[in-house]
Amino acid sequence: MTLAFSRISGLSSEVGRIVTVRGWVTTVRSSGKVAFLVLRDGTGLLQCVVVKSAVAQEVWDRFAQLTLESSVAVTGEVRADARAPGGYELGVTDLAIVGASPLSYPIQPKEHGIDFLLDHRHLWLRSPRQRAIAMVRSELEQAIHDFFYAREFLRVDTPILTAAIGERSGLFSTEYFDEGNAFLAQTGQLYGEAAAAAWGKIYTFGPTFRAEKSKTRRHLTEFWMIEPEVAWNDSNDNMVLQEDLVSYLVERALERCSPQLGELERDLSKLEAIRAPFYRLEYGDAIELLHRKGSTTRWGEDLGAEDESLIVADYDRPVFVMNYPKEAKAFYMKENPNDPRTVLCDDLLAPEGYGEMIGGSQREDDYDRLLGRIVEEGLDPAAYEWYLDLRRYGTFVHSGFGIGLERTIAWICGLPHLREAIAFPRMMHRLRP
RNA sequence: UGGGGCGUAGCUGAGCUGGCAAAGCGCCGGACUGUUAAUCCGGAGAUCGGUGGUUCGACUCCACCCGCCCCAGCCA
Repeated sequence: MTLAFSRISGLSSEVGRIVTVRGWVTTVRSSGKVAFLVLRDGTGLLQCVVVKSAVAQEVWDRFAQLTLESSVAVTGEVRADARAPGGYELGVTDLAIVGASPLSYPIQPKEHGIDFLLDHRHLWLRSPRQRAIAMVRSELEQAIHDFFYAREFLRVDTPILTAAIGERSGLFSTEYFDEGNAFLAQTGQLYGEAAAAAWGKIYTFGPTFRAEKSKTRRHLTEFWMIEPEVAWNDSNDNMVLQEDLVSYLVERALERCSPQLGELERDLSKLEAIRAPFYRLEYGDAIELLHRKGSTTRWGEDLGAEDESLIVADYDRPVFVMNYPKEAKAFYMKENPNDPRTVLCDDLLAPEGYGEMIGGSQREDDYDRLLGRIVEEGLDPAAYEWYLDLRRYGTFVHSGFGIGLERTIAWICGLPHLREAIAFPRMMHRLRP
């Protein structure tokens, strides 16, 4: 194309110039001899004004044919006008229809049911709200990379197709040549530990899969997880890294995504309160706190969603609950030397009832203890031979955690459900679009 | 997988002590030279999720099936 096209977000610096903008028709309003069309190009919305007496008859006729979500190229003069949303508008001189859209476009600027919207997710993405969420997501992903890059972490990509290792809950399986079944990864952690022994400070960033039949607002079957693993970090170092990361992400969102958070009507004062250090609560103390608040959860049990809300209710920042009983946690967590009934781990609970955002732990670095735990859990030691090698050949203190990207996004954006935090959510009853 | 709820026009949604299926948005036709989810007038559009049953008569009551939502467990 030889013609230059302008993007809506940059028009404030093109006042007085004749430009052409390409995009999609979002709304059309006519009042006889003056008509308005709102154009969306992905960078913003632009009101275009068509005055019948100021344009050629064919342009006016073309405007009359416009339907919602038709793609168009609109030419006109950029001008500042207080009546225009955003303060700038286009005085149309020419209009070309690129791709007409039939009248059946299903999404209207009004309330829709969630099932309908998810069935039309590919079109729902065009809404201002979904764009705002996507922009926050993209910013947070970039922020995560920046955070680790600045600390000289190596990014490591771990396999998605794996043999049966990792955690216990549901696995998606697929045929894998003569090797039997492969499973979609539920975590990259064990590979991350191998990488940490090789390269020191690493993190993974990728999709993970859980075939859990859970239908809650806090679960997806496919979600993105970031898993740092750090050689020589103990459990306390691990928590410091977590609170540094989380407070950095919030700070970054406040700094660079305030228009998007505004679109989402997020209460910013809640986010402005997020500063490291976060509160730390021993599991046993958490249980006592819960008993004072009427919970019947007993020592040894994992905390339920209601328990998490009760704990978080008293605080304006995320809360670490640390050192859970062994039986409530995974086999690879290191026994707590101060209380062998427990392991050195932490869950980071997000404020406002958003639940568990991070799960982390110091890893068991003693060969015999780790093997013992594998056997206790009824796992096949042969499958963990390579993992045990990491303790056999120069074992090392190390810790890491997994942070759920969608949960973090949902919390920072104030979304009621994880399904909006990713472009095409995968849930138990949702495989398409 | 357990508990609760819902399914009525393209969308949202009232009707459900059984008696001719509201309304708004969208769409179509008309009016309007500054609209902001424009407004005003007129119009079309519904085998009431499916199958069977009770009844003179079922959107309404019953049974089964299908789909979805919320909560819980599992976890990030």
